[in-house]
Amino acid sequence: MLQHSTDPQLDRVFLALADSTRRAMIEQLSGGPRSISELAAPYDVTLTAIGQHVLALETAGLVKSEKVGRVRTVTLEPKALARAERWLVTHQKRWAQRLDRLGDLLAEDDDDDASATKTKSPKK
Amino acid sequence: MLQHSTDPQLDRVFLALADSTRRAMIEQLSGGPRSISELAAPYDVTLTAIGQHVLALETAGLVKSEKVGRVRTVTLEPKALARAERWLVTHQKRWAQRLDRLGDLLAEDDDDDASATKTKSPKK
DNA sequence: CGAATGCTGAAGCATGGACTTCAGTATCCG
DNA sequence: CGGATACTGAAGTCCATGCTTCAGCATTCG
Repeated sequence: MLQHSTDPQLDRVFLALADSTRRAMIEQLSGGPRSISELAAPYDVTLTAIGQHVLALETAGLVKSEKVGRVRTVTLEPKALARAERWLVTHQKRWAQRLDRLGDLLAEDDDDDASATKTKSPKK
Repeated sequence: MLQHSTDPQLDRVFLALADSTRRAMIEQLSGGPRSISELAAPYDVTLTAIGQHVLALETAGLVKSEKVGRVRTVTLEPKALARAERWLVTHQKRWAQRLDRLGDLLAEDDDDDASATKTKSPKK
């Protein structure tokens, strides 16, 4: 069981979201497409830095971008975010359930778990 | 006005999730509390490494842990995940909306795929 | 008691991330 | 044309992560 998923794409999505600047950029972009300069405006960093953030978001699949003339326009891409969201919702549900039943389980001892945390397992 | 949220706690949550080992550990934990050794079992890393992952998860608020005797037991903590989920849901909704309207804008503005008779009113 | 178990702390190392500066290139504007 | 604009690439710094080994310290068991 315990499938170790090892999903590098999901890694990238969460990593991209783990930065407040990039999250803020996403918020900006939810108002519509923006150029690199427009994205850079609110922050006190160089254009280069913002370009690198865009690359991170693009690698994660969270945005796409296209250059027309000398301006690169960045647009949100909903699919990758949906995947991250699905992971979260699934797992949160799963363990909210568990916490729910915890109330009941506290009365008696639990048994739905194969590795038997309560018993000493000297198998090794 | 575009306010830059700068939320270090949320940073930590997403960063913690940006690692497949830690996500897999969370999956394990959704089956119930586990000791450090039990968490380590499926992976080919040292106990120390797993201890560090647990610390990362704990810093993010995703788990809590308590040591009884010589065994540290790790348990899921749903609240932090709910926060991450809320961020995702909010933003995904926001821009799904936008993409929705985008379809309409394309249809009336520059339409080569007028095949779909978009008679819906997207304003809400 | 002594040995095994379960973890923890300190240190070190390799890699990658976030940022910078500097030097371009391509485009647009007057 | 010439200059401003909008990026882009290369390189370099700095710090955080993820991992290791090794040593140590309680705790539990025979």
